[in-house]
Amino acid sequence: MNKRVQLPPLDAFDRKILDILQQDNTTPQREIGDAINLSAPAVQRRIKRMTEAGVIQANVAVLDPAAVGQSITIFVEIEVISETAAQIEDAKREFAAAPEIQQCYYVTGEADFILVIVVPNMGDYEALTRRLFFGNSNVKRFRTFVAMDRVKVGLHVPLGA
Amino acid sequence: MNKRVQLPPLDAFDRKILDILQQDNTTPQREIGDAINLSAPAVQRRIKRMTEAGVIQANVAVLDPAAVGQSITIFVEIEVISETAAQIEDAKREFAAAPEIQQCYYVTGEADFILVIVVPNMGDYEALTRRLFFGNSNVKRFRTFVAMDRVKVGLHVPLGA
DNA sequence: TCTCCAATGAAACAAACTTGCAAATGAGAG
DNA sequence: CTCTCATTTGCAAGTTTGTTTCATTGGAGA
Repeated sequence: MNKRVQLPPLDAFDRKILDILQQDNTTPQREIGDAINLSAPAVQRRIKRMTEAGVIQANVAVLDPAAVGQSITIFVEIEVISETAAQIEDAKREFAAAPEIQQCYYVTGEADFILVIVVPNMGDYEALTRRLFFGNSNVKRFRTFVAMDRVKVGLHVPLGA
Repeated sequence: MNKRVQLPPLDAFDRKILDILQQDNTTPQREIGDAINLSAPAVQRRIKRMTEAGVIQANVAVLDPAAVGQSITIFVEIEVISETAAQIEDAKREFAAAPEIQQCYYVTGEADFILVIVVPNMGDYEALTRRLFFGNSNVKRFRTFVAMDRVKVGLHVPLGA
């Protein structure tokens, strides 16, 4: 399914294009071209190549959660009891399937999973904990952090390297 | 600066449009229209309205961090010493300004800030901790979690409500 | 120096977005 | 129950943007 085509070393042009698209992917190709001294078709071909190579994974609209009634962002640290490969895979699958879980990472350290959860209100979060954590016999402990301020939110990847 | 226009209650059409754009904002308006039984211009006007209202905050390309040399994702929980308004604002500003810090939240609970950091390697992270945490006299303690697997990553907001 | 390959730009072409306008829809007043 | 007004819609025309074609350029390697 994944048409990972090749590994084309990104040059300075590619990085500048990515930098622009990471901020606004509705920027016209001609405008990008003007900014980096390249023609629109050249920009278009590079974007296509990077998309096929998987460097660009998606093109998405970013919404204001509060504007669609999802006012609360919560972090959860989870510690599991058994860390067998099968159990971990099960947990990953379950967390990934829950729409309220916006992000899920399997981590080292004092916790095993870190989740970012988006819900309309605390009642919904409480219901979610019952379903996902108390209802999962492999969850040993979890700690909740409620976001008071989303200081910086995004998926922007630095391109300095 | 922020042209928050009005608060138009989103109807079922709007929500379906947002749902599609959250997954792929390159979807042609005519295709969206076909999917929800609306004409392309109607879709276009709704998107414009929601963008002006701030419901749609941005349109961005999502990159594969590993493909651009940023292989490591790290979570950091930070506890500060003094939580005066001024100190907190300073911290927010400093964290928001760092390009390696992809996400920053001010939270309740056993920590004060949670950061998501993206760096090329552990050496860079170590340098970052020296600069941002050890170099900041208001940081009391910080805990590091290194992501072994980015199980689910995105900014998708559930639209069930 | 020569050859070959990959990438480029200009121009033609196709697709998508945007606007103008008349018709339809729905809410509220009379 | 009907009328009116404000809003939203669809169609069609116009504009912008994206895509393809093709001849040319610029190098890397022989």
